[in-house]
Amino acid sequence: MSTQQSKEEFYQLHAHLCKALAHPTRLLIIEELRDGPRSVSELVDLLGLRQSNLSQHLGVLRDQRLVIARRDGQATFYRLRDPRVTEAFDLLRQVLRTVLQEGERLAVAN
Amino acid sequence: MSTQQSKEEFYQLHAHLCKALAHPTRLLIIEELRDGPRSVSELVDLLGLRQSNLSQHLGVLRDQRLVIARRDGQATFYRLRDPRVTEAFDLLRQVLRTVLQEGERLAVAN
DNA sequence: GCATAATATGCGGATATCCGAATAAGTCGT
DNA sequence: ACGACTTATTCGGATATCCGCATATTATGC
Repeated sequence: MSTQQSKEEFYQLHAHLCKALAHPTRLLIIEELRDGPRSVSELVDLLGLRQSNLSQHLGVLRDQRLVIARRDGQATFYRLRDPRVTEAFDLLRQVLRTVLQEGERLAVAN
Repeated sequence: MSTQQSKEEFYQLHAHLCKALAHPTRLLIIEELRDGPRSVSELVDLLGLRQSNLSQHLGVLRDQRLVIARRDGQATFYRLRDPRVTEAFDLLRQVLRTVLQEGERLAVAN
């Protein structure tokens, strides 16, 4: 590991990354950002969320460096940091489709 | 969507999939299963976990169809269901390495 | 400077996750 | 059928997440 980092710490960070992706709203945010940057208010309109709630979710993505915030005037624009995140996103979506096509219903219970 | 499924439901399922990946122990399990199936007791030894705890984590992965359990005698062997899961796993790991290399320390706080 | 707009943060209650301990359930050998 | 072995499940307490509401912060125009 380039920077001094134990195996446990690394898996912990990896899990945090996954956790940041583990919410429907945050996945929808990532989906919206695929085609380019969006301001917070645009995302509020597109997703129909409370401003504070959206801002909290953006904070989670920001903390994990999944998105980058750039301030332009009084608006803040968010964009995806790394295209590999959406690649991983798509791979999991394919897996999910496969599972669903095989007729297995996944437990949505939580 | 092939099976009747709303956008919200689909993103919910996708989030559940990510949530199943969002724990260091479960990531370690997936890592161990890369090279082939392992029995529960092998995993207990390899990972140094309590049997009940490991079994719970395996249950989470099983519920999301990320792993498949096959019973052989009195042992149960687990294997990865879909290689695309490890592909996604690796992509995120690369993203994480990139972020760390740029000297940004991620919030481990949780 | 002040009012307004855009975004972020703190608080509190509801819900979910995690772990260890104890127990249940399935399998094998005899 | 019984005892030993392997794996799964249940329970309860500690901790974390999520959301709405209220409030703080930062930028702009006048």
